[in-house]
Amino acid sequence: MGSKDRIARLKEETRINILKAALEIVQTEGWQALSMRKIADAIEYTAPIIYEYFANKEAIILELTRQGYLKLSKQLTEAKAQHTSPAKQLEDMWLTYWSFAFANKELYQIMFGINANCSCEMVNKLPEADCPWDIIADSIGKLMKIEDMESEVICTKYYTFWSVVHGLVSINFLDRGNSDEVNRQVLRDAVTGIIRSITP
Amino acid sequence: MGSKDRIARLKEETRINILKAALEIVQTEGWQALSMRKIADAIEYTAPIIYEYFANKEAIILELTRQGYLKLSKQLTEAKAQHTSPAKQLEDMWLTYWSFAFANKELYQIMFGINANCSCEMVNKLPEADCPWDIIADSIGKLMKIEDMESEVICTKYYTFWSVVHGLVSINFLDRGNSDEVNRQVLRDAVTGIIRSITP
DNA sequence: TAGATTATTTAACAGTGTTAAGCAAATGTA
DNA sequence: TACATTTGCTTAACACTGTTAAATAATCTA
Repeated sequence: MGSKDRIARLKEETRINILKAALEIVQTEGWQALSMRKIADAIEYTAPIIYEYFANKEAIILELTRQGYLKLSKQLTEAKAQHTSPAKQLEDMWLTYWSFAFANKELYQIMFGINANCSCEMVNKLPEADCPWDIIADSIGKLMKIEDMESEVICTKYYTFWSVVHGLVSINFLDRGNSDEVNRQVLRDAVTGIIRSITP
Repeated sequence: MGSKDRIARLKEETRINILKAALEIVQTEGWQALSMRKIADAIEYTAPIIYEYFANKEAIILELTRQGYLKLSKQLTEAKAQHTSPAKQLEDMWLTYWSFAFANKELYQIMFGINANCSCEMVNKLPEADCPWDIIADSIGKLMKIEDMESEVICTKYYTFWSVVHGLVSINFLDRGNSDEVNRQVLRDAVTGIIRSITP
C-alpha cells in the first residue's frame, strides 16, 4: 500500500507545478495575464483540475505571496548573519530588501503594493511567521538596547525604515526616479541616517 | 441651429455622468467591481454607448486618474497659499497630501499605487501639467534658495519627502500601522525633520 | 411626408473564474 | 477473472467580463 505515498508525491508535484507555472506567467506577461486556463495549458491539464489543488485563483495568488514573504525572510536572515553589529545588520538587510524588490518585482507588487484590482487584503490572511518584521525588529531592538520586543518604539522605528525604503521602491516602480546607482546611494544615505538617529 | 450647442452640452453631461458613475462604483465596491455594464446601468444606458465617449475602459480609468491629480494639485495650491514661509508651506502641503490619500483612497490607488493588475503605466500617459510636482518643488527651491528649478537637488529632495509620506500612506493602506493619531504625528515629525535637514 | 442622420439597443465574439456532469482508466473486492 | 467502486480528468455549461458589428428606433432635414 506504499503507492499511496507515490501518488501523494505526484500530487504535491503538480501542486508545485501549478505555482511555478503561475509565477512564470506573471513574470513574463504580468498579473493581468494570469488565468486559470493559461496555467492549465502550461501544466498540460485542463482548468478544472486546478481546483483540486487550490480553492480558487485567489488562493494561488495568496500562496505565491506567502512564498514571496518566505523568500524575502530567508534573504534577510542570510544578510543578517553576515554581521554582528546591529547597525551593519540593518544596513545590509534593507539593501537586501531593496534588491529583492527589483529582482522579484511581481512578487513585491502583491506583497507590498497597493493593489487597485484583485487581491486586496492578501497580506492580512498570511501567517505572522512568514513576516520579515521579526527579523528586522530584532536588530532594531538590539541597536536601541530595548529588551521588550513588543515595544511601541521598535514598531515605530521599523515603520520609519520601511516607509522610506518602500517609498523609494515605489518611485522606481512608477519609473519616475533617478538612475539605479543614484537611488541606491539615496537609499544607503537614508538608511544610515535613520540608523544614526536611533543609535543611543 | 443652436440645437448643436444643446446636444453638445448633453453629450458633455453624459460624459461627466459616466465618470461620476464609475467613481461612485469604485468608491463603494472597489476597483475589481468596476465594469462597463455596471456603469451603463448607473447612467441608464446600455454598455456600447460608453464607447462613444471613451475609447475603452482604460481610458475611463485614465481620466479618473487625471482628475485625481487635478484635485490633489488644487488642494496643494490652496494649502500653499495659506502661508508665506516655504517651510510652513511644505509642512501644510504634505499634510494635505496625507489627508487626500485617505479621503480619496481609491483615486490614490491608481495615482500612486503599484498596480498588480490592470492599468499599469497610467501615470506616464498623463500631461505633466496636472502633476503636483511643480507646486511642491517650488517651495523646496525657495526653502533651499536654489534658483534653477531643474536642479537635481530639488528633484532628490522631492523624492525624499515623497518616499517618506507615500511609504507611511502605504503602511496604513495595508492596515499594518498604528492609530490615525500616532501616524499623523509620525508624519509630522518626519516632514519637519526633512525640512530642518534641508534648510540652509 | 420622405429621406438621411443620429442615437441607442440587441446580438455576438472571445475571453474570464468556476461548477456540475460525464467518461475512462485504475483500483478494490468476490 | 468478473464486477463494483473509486479516482483522474475532460467536456459542457453558467454567469460574468470588454468590445465590436449589425439592426433598430428616434430625430432632423428637405
